[in-house]
Amino acid sequence: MSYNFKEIEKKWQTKWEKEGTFNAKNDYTMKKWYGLIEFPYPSGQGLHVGHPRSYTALDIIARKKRLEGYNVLYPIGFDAFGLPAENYAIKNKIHPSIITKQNIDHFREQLKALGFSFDWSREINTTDPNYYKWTQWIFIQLYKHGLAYKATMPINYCTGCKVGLANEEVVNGVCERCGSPVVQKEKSQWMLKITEYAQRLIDDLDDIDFLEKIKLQQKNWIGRSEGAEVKFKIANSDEELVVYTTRPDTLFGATYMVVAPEHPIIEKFADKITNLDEIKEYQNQAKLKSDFERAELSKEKTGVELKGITAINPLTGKEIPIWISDYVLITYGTGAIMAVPAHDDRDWEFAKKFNLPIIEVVSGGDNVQEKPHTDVYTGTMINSGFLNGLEVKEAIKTCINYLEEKGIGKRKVNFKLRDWVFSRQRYWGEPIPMVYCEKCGWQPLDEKDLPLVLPDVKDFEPGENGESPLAKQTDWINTTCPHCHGPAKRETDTMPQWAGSSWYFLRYMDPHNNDALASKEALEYWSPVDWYNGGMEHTTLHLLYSRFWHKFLYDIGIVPTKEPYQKRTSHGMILGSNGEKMSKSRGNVVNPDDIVNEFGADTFRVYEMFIGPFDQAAPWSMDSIRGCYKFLERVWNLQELLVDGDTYSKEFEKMMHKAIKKISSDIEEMKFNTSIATFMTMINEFYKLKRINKAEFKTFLELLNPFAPHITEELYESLNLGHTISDSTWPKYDEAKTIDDEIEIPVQFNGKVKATVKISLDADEENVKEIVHKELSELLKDKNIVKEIYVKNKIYNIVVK
RNA sequence: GCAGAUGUGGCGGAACUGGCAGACGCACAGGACUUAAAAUCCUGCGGGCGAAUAACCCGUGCCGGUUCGAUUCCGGCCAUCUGCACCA
Repeated sequence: MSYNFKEIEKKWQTKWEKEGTFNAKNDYTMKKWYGLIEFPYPSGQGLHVGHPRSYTALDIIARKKRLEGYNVLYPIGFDAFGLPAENYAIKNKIHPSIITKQNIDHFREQLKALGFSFDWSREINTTDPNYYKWTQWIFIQLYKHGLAYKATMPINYCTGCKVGLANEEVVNGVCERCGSPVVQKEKSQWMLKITEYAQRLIDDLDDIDFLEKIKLQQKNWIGRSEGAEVKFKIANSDEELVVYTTRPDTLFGATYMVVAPEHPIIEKFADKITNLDEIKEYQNQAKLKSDFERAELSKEKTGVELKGITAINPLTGKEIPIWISDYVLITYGTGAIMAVPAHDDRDWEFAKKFNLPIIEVVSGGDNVQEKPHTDVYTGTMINSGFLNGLEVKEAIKTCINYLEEKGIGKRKVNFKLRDWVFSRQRYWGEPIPMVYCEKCGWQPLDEKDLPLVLPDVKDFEPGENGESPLAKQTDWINTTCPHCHGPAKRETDTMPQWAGSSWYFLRYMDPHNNDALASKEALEYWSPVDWYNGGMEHTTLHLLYSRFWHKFLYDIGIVPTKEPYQKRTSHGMILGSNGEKMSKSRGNVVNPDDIVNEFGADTFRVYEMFIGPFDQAAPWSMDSIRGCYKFLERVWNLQELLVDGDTYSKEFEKMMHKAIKKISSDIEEMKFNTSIATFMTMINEFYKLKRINKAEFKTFLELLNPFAPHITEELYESLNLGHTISDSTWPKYDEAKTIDDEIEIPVQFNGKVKATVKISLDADEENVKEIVHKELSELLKDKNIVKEIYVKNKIYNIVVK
């Protein structure tokens, strides 16, 4: 009988679906385990081979946890709002809800064909009004607690999507989604105050088990820095220019100032500035550039001096010029800097170009007129008045104290993190449940009126000037004020795609609840997510956003834990066979359906786990897939070698116990590739002796089941090894039986292996020495032994001359 | 420019806390079976010098260091990939 994967996989998938084999139980007395993968955006291209890498990995862990007796929640859903569906709708005049439904149906079918043990009864969809009702509800709570506000500010504006973008969504100067250039534009936007949580988002990383590189990346993104705000007086006026600096100790070296082109000081002193036309021209040019483009122009600094006004260095008392330049950003710090060209690359370059004075204040570098001396975390202060002779660290303290005493500066902690721009001028997103009343201002909808359903429109084109398509829906816009019941207008912007994914893991806990986003009991029981796996690309966006929302929900008493995810790991990308990212344009895309058809889901799963270290990128290889298929065929054919035996045979006993131990720990450490290597080694052994007994086969199948669930269940059933694996238990091993009592250790001369000797485990040194000298007597005959080193059970090294 | 990651055979990769470098798989070569091929099974497979399953030498991006011993630790480079907001 040959390995008919098509029939087998269909048979078991049908059975699992019918019986709800993997549905989480609502028994809140059991020990629980909640595994989470990032729910997919159902794109028109269908499932990517990258998706199943993460899903298979957590599926393996989930299946193992079930066998270990946990009540496992391993849910799935769809993050279905977003621009591709809307852009498709505009192009093809099809409602995004229709295309979204088609895509979801396709995805669901593809996912089911891979045999994941998802709890399909809890499937969610962010575009379902019963779901986004609660997304809107959370927004209203944020608003009520002062964390949502309207602000007019320079934002990134995508010339293609005609929407404002958060900085986080701008990649390489172009729109992350559509690739169009991004320019700066003034726009009134809903903002979320994630910055209020900046410190907690850093601090609480200490209590959770995220990969170090993820923590590091989040910390760097949030970017806490300690420094001071320092006031510079504008000469001949009462006005001050405030700067933020992390190095107040270098204040004596501040020979000029630079403000961002958008800085209000320009307006304020418009009548005093003598070259206003030149300044205006520079401002207009800066407006055309995004932050990124301004950053890109690092080669050549540009800027214009504000003629007619000067600032006074508060420590030297000297008048210094003020410049505008686009290398200073209005969105960070105070939008103004003091320039210390001797010790900063950018300031130095700028000073050189415009012939501004360079004064060294930290000793130890080369001639600062030749190149900047930037490595100044240590050193001694010079040319710095009362700071002279102090070490840098001491100087910072002394200087800040002085500034505070004199009232010209104060200690200040700054974050790089910025508030979250939450508005999108798009159709396919959650309507923002806010109403504007001439009398009462912005008012949230009454919670009992949620969900505010997205109106069914026919025209999805963005409105003029980047307005939302909803701005054209006059019937829908005109409403009454929830507060005074007078006439009012709805907000026409919608929420960003990140909204629905910021809390979806909570909905899985109780997905059909109509009275709350989830019941208290469900939240108490399932929180937090025990293990969340996803891509590194979500580290600073989705992962940070959802931690922020969760902390807020914790603060208002909705969720029981401070952090949403106890553990976070990440998977590497699957690349095309040429080692490049898979993309249509590169022509290296692999369709998972083709692989399932040709080799089956089990082979697909095993291959994706065998492809390489889980957290690193790996290129696709058709040849290697065939190797995995061959492996499963050999598993299938193992039944021809089956003999009776209810306990492990003497020859295989040690191997069985070692394998259980190895595979159990490999799974927990996500070292799936070496697990599979272990299976392959085992099977080679069975074939070598042309024999496997029932007990060995049973354990082998139970261990392999999480990786290749269909073939293992089929063999288990047809060979009568038990009922089904899914209701059996995870194999146990006996530590004592994993230990060899006789081991082989290498013997080295000067660190080079010359021979190996057999010794009994834990033999004492004298004993080993005796064996070594006896066995190697020929080699040692004419050697002058200087020293002998024995590392217990590891190695015997002889230093000879 | 900054930050992070990576670098081991022809290829994907393995190597627990410093202890036999190359597990496992792919590709390749030889053999068995076959009229033949495919499939399957067996054997070999880092490089150099060998007839050799002998001995020796080289070898984990490069240079140096620590150590009896370094893919692993330290210092300095180089290359590639990824991210980025010139963050003061």
